[in-house]
Formats: sequence, structure tokens, C-alpha cells
Amino acid sequence: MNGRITTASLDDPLYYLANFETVVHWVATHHGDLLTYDERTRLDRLQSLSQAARALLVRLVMRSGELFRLSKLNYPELGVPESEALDELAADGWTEDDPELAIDELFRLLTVAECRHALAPILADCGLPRAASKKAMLTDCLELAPAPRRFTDWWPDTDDRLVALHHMALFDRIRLMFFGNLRQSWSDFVLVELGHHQYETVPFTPDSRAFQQREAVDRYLLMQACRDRLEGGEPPADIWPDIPARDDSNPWLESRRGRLLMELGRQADRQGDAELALAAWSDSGHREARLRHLRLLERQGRHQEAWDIALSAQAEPRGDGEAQGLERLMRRLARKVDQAPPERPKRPSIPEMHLTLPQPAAASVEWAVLQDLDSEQTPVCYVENTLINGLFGLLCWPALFAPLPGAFFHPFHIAPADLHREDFVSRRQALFDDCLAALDSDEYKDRIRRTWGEKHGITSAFVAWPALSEPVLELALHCIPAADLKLIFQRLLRDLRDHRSGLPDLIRFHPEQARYDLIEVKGPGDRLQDHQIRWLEFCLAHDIAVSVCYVRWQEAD
DNA sequence: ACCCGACACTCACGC
DNA sequence: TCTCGCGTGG
DNA sequence: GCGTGAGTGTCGCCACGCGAG
Ligand SMILES: [Mn+2]
Ligand SMILES: [Mn+2]
Repeated sequence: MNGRITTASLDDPLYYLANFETVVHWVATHHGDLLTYDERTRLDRLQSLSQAARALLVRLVMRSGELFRLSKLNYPELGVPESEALDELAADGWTEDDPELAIDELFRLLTVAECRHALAPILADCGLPRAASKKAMLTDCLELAPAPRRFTDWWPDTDDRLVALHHMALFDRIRLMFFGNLRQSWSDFVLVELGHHQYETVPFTPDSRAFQQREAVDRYLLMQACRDRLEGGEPPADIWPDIPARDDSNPWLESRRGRLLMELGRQADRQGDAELALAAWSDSGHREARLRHLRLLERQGRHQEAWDIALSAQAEPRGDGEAQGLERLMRRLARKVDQAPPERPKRPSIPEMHLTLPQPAAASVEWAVLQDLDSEQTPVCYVENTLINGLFGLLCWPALFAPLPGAFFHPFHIAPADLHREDFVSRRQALFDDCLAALDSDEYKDRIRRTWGEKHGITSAFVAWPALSEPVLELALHCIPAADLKLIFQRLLRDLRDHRSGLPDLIRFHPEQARYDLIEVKGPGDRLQDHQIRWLEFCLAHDIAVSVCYVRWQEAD
């Protein structure tokens, strides 16, 4: 069982309150040690509120922003007037009446007509045309940098009431501790009730949770704040000093930090701050950061420096994407630093096919080629990664959803939390070995079919159910030899993140000969991506039939 | 499993 | 007047 | 013309109602 976390029925008009209280209760009981005394007592005070007040509070928490006009709150299910519930929330410090707000916040709350009316005096000074857009009005007003004012001071003759929600940081923190991320939210409960999502039931105990230390939660939130500022357009140089220092004791957070630095470097580079970009990228553990770092050095003409770093990077490439990138880079650099260019590993050339097709009105190139190649004897499917990933996800279901400590901690996982950790496979080695061993006999077919039946519809990071219909599954099991699947799955397991993409667009089955071939479609102006090349070359090396189909459009006359 | 990832499409460069 | 994008809610 | 490196856009429930333009 998943602890005692259940989703409230949507027949309950206050379903959202029930879900919210489920989360708060779970966090308060099992993560209490990660909360401060103040936070715990603040949460305790929820219980002294009336049900209507709690429900309204939850409504506000679920909505975006922290400022709300009473006229925009319409919740008949509360059973009492919203203003009454608001009074109660304000009395207990959950909200603040008639708060001070900056002019841009005011703009977000008022319609154009209201802005024109409320800000008539200010706008008159700006000399704006009567029909100026909201954006223009705001930029002009911002020039004047007016001090924040209370809502009723901005707009004295309003009939409305404005409230500010407090303690939003606490609610975000709770959501983060519960889900282990800020992407998921209260609405996940609803999506389950609606049947849009069905999650695998993995047993987990109350002690399995996303965070073990408050300090880690703080780091997460700190980095998230940096990310938000970056997205808000703040200069990266201003954000840089606020990024927490490297800490390899938590690989999960360190990889998040790496991604943040990657993005910060991108912004810095774009704005011409090369030194900052270099600093950010060299401190980032992101898979692509080192290459970006090297290419910037190259652009700056610091060839020798780049060459030396590239040499050492080559000894420990961060995945084969980087290895491929390093090879290209060093081929360019070699001339500049007067070194022998790296040996060009002899690559088998990838078989090509060229088609000239009438351009379909709406459908994509892939569909056009599919239609052209499809026949009774050779059914073609447009599957990209979904077929191989799906077969892998089905065969390895028990390993992927194994209840390892820390892998699952709430009922809404599409994959184990440590899927992209370095030691993901090794922690489950015996389980994966067992799954792959089933490929040594026909047993894998039964296992895959059984899982397909038992788990159908349950969300998994590897199984896209709509793409994996029974006929497609049967064709695949019939036409793809177990030996091929084993090779392919072994490659997947070598790097689950990098190798789960880049598979060719189409698969053509030849049921009579129990064989298949994979076809990557390229329309005019498209080209093979690196990871696509890597899959194609892997297949060639293992005698799996692949080709690239280049399409030209027929001249219309 | 983090405003992402996985595609194709687009523009821009240096040789 | 209609179209588009966004926030909301089940 | 090529090979290469970047950046952009789309989609991930779906129906609704509002506000901006
Ligand atoms: Mn494709
Ligand atoms: Mn393609």
C-alpha cells in the first residue's frame, strides 16, 4: 500500500481541501523534522480555522500569484460568503487585507479600462494616447517608478477588496517535500480521479522520502529561485553569486545545480559575458557543459587551452554524445595547435534510400514515407523510440518499479526517482539480469505479453501505451529476434538517459521472413542528429538492418 | 523526475 | 466583432 | 556547397470564460 495517501472523490465538493490536507498531514507527520518550529505551529493553526476558511485558503494556494480580488473569488461550495471566510483568514494572519502593491502588480489585477480610470492622473502626465495598450501604459508608468501603495490608495473609488496571501513559501516547501519536485502539484490528485493518469502502485514506507535534510530542501529552493530570476531576465552576473557552492554529497541536487549553471552560462554567452559563461560551464556537471565551455574557448581563439582540456575530457567523456562532440572539436583544433588530428574511426556508411513524393497537405514526411512503403506483406509503423522503449519497459517492469529505498515516496511516480542516477542499474543489477535472461528463451514473450495485459494504461516513463497496440506488439515479438532485443536493451542499460532516444522513425516488418528493418526519414532541410547516428551505427555494427530515407517533394504544376 | 525532453525546423558561421 | 492565449477547475 | 553550432517551436488532460488586441 502507498502509505495512507488517497485521492479524494470529485463528488466531494471540497475534494481539493481533502487532498491538500492529505499532503499537509503526510508532510507534518513524516517530514516534521525538516520543518522549523515556526512552520509546524503555523500548520497547527490550520486546524483552528473553519472548514470554509481552510477551503478558501486552499483555493488561493492553488491559484497563481499571491494577490486576489474578492470579485474574482467565486466559490459557492464554501457555503458561506467568500468575504466572511476571508475575514477569518485575515484574522489568523493567512491573508492581509488591502496590501501595498507595486504598479506592475496593479496592472496585472486591473483590466485596461480600470487602469485608465484608476491611473488617470499619472497617465495624464505621461501624455499617452487615450487608446494606448496596457503594455505601453505600464512601461511609461514604470519610468516614473512610483512607490508601492495600498490597493485602495491606487484606486480610491473601487468597490472591490484586495487580499494578499501569506505563507506561500511554506506551501511550496511542503509541495516540494511531498513530490520531490515543484513540477507536480495538487492537480495530480485530480488527474488520477479523472482517470487521465494511472500510476503504478509501489509499496513505500513513511521513511522513504525525497529529502533527508532541511538543508537540502533549502538548497533546492534557493536554486529554484535563481532559475526563476534567470527566466525573469535578470542579468546572469547578478544571479551568479547566489548559486550555492558545489556539494557532491547529494548527486541529485548537484545535477540540478549543473543544469542551472548550464542555463546561466547560456544567458551569459548570449549577452556577451564570455568570462562568466566559461566560469559557469566549467563548474557545471551537465553533460553538455564541458563541450559548450570548449567551443567558447575555441571561438575566443584560446586553442591550446581548449586542446588541453579536450584531451583530458576525452579520457572520461560524459556519455558518448560528448565523445562525439569532442572528436569533431579536436579535429578542428588540431590544425590550430599543430597536432595530429584524431584518427577518424572508420565508420560504416549508412545505407540510403531516396524518394520523391507528392507533398501531403497536412501529414508529416514520416507519414508520407510510411504510406509509400506500407504494404500487406510489409506493414510499416511510425514508432520512433516508443517501440524499443516500450518493449524494454514491459520486460523490465519489475526492475523499474522495484520498491527500492528512496525510489518511490508518493503515489504519483512515472519512474523511480533515481532513474538517472549513476548507480541506477547497478542497484538493481540482479533484477535487470533476470529480465534480460528471459531473452535466452521464448520466456520474454510471455513476460512482455503478461505485463502488457496486467499493466495496460499504467503510466511508465518507458511505455507509451497508445503507440504500443497489441497488433504492433505481436508483430514486433514475431519479427525482432531475441538476440537483437538483448543487444538493444543492453545498450539502453548502458545509459538510460542518452540511449532512450534517437531510434529511427519507422519500422518495417517482414512477417513472412520474421525480420524487420528500421528507417529514419529525413525531409528536405532536415539532417541526422548525433544520437540518431549513434543508434544507426550501433545497429549496423550488429547486423540490424537500418537505412535513412531522404525525401524530396514532387514539383507541383 | 524537475522550465523538460524529443523531435523537426530555422538561421548563421566559416571553409 | 472575432481570434488568441492564459488561468481556472474537474 | 558543405559541415557545424546554435536557437526556436510543438506537445504533453480538456472545456470553459475572460481579457487583450
Ligand atoms: Mn522522427
Ligand atoms: Mn526523421
